[in-house]
Amino acid sequence: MRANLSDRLLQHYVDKCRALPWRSPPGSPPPDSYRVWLSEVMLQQTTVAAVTPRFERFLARWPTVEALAAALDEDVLAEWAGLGYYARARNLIACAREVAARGGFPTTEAGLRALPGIGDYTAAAIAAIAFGAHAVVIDANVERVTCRLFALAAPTRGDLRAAVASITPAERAGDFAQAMMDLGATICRPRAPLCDSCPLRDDCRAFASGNPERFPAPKAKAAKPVRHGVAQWIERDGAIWLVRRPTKGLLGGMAALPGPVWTAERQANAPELARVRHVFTHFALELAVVAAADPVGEGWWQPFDTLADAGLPTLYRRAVDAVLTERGRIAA
DNA sequence: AAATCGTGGTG
DNA sequence: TCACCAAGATT
Repeated sequence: MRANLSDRLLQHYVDKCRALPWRSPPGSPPPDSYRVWLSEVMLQQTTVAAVTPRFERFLARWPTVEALAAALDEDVLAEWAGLGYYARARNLIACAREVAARGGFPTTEAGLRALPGIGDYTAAAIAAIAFGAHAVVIDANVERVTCRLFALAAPTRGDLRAAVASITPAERAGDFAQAMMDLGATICRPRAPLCDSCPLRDDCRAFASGNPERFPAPKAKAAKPVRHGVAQWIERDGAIWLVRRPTKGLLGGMAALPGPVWTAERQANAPELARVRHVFTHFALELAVVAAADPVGEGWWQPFDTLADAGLPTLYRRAVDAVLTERGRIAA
């Protein structure tokens, strides 16, 4: 029965075969390793819908790993703006330069795992998808589907890996992994799974239990404190003063509005031009935008008509939008 | 090894 | 509206 599981899953996947730009149809020759790597890094903690258009833009601008390795850091970061988790972009640059210097991607899981920005999941995924390796690929989708198949509430990493390995076929591990992830994204969803449409329903112990959503057990939720920040609006001759954030930490290396470090308490400040609330992974930020006269420190004048090219992360893009919207309202 | 690191979509 | 969470990696 288990021998049929991967076959049925793959057949279901082939029948649907969502047209993703970075993959070729199941069973066809492995796609280009650069495209697989780029898409997998972009997809870390990021939805297919969000990645798809950004992947196309990125690939058109830097078609090869050598081209990406030769790019300016600031250009890559600007192209990444809005995608979040900017350490990925910094690691992407470092990885591209290592790969270009060594003349290509490593073809083994261990070799890939040693590159910056490539962890357990991404190494296994690239090895399986791009190089046909028999790798055990585990992302959040694979974990959820597997936990439900075997009715595992909170397995250890070793037990989970053993369970995934037990259903990974000897051939086409890459197609199998993509089929599992697609199933997890579209049918075996975290909430309200569509068990009636599932090709694995008859194998699923969670379905048999009558309450598949119990598997895996939900993880503990951390409280999300509010922090407060001030951003300075410094405008001159149709341009605005931008700075670059420190390379480490939140929004590291990204373009930004200048301003002091964010604090737990709200700071007394000048009249606000606008205010935005932005939710990060582990805290929410109340950012007040205030007018200031003269630029301080390192930075540059960014003309308003090229602001879209500045590569502002979403927080600051929204802050700028809020000021311009408020200004338009007053003018009207 | 628990904390850190973005953003947008959805049930 | 809002809690949840996504093709995780790093330190």
